[in-house]
Amino acid sequence: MFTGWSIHALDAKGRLAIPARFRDVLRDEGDERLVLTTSERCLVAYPYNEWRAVADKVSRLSRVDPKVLAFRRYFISGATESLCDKQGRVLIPQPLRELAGLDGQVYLVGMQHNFEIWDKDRWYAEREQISANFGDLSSFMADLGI
Amino acid sequence: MFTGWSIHALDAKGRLAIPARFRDVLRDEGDERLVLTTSERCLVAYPYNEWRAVADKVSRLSRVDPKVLAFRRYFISGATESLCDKQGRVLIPQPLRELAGLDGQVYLVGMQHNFEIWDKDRWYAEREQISANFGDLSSFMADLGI
DNA sequence: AAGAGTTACCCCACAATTCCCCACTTATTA
DNA sequence: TAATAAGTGGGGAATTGTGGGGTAACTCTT
Repeated sequence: MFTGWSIHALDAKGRLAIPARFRDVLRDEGDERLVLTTSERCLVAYPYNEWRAVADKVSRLSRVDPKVLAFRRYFISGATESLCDKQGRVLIPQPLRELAGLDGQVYLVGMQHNFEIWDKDRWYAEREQISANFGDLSSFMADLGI
Repeated sequence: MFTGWSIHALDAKGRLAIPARFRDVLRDEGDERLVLTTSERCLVAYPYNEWRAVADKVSRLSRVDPKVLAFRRYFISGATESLCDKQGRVLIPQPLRELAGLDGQVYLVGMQHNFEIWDKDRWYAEREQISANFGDLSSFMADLGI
C-alpha cells in the first residue's frame, strides 16, 4: 500500500524522485514499472498491473460512443509507462507536467492502491476545498459504515 | 496501443511530427500507413488496417439513409491516407488543418486503438467540457474502480 | 499550350530532449 | 561518528523533433 506524503523537487530536466518506500512497494510486487496518468488537477501513478487491468477493460469498449470517448480522453489517454532510473526518479512528460502545474515543490501522496502527484499549492488548495465540504463527507462516510 | 500525450509544433509547411512511440506501434504492426480523418473538434489518426475495418463496415450500410449519409460525410469522407517522411512527419492536408484549427502547438493524444490530433486550446477546452459533465461518466468509473 | 505560382516531397543540418552515467549532499541508522 | 541509504544536480551520448533548401509535380491564368 502506498501511504504517506513526500515532498520532492522536480529538477530542471523534469525528473521526479519517487520515495524509497513507494519503490519498495513496486519491487515487492515484482514489477517496477509505473504508469503515470492524468486526473483532474493532479497526476496519478499506478503500478503497471493495476493500470493494465483498467486499460484493458476500457480498450474493449466502443470506439465511437461519445461517453466512452470522453472517458478515454480524460482518464486513459495520458497514460505513460515509465521506469525509475538508477537514482529512483521518473521523467514526467512535459504535457503532464503542464497539466498538473508541476514546478519546484511537488507532493507525492499515498492513496493506498496508487499515489498522486500534486503541485504543492494545488495540494493545499485541494485540502481547503475538501475541508470546506467536510460535512457532506462525514455523512457519506457514515453511510458507508465508517 | 497508442497512449500518452505529446506536444509538437505544426511547421510552416503544415507538417506534424508523429511521436516516435506512436511510429513504433505502427512499425510493430508491420504497416506504417496512417489514415487521417475528421472528428468533432479534432482529427483522428488510424493505423491503416484499423481504419479499413471501420470503413468496410460503413461501406456496407445504406446509400440513401440520411443518418448514414450524415455519418459518412462527417467521419468518413475526409479520410486521407498518408505516410511519414524520413523525419517521422506527416503532412496534414490544408482542409483538415483548417477544420481542426491547428496552428502552432498541437497535442497528440493516444486513444488506445488510434490517436487524436488537437489544437492546444481546443484540447484544454475539451477537458473542461468533459469535467463539467462528469456525471455522465460516473458509471464507467464505478465499473472500473477508479 | 506556356509560364508563373503553388504545393508536395525528398534531403540535410541543427536544436532540443531523453537516457544513462557518475558525483555530491543530506538523512538515517548502527 | 562512521557507514549506509536517499535525494539532487549535472555531463555527455544518443535519440527525437524542427527548420529550411531544392527539385519535381501540379494548378491556374493568360
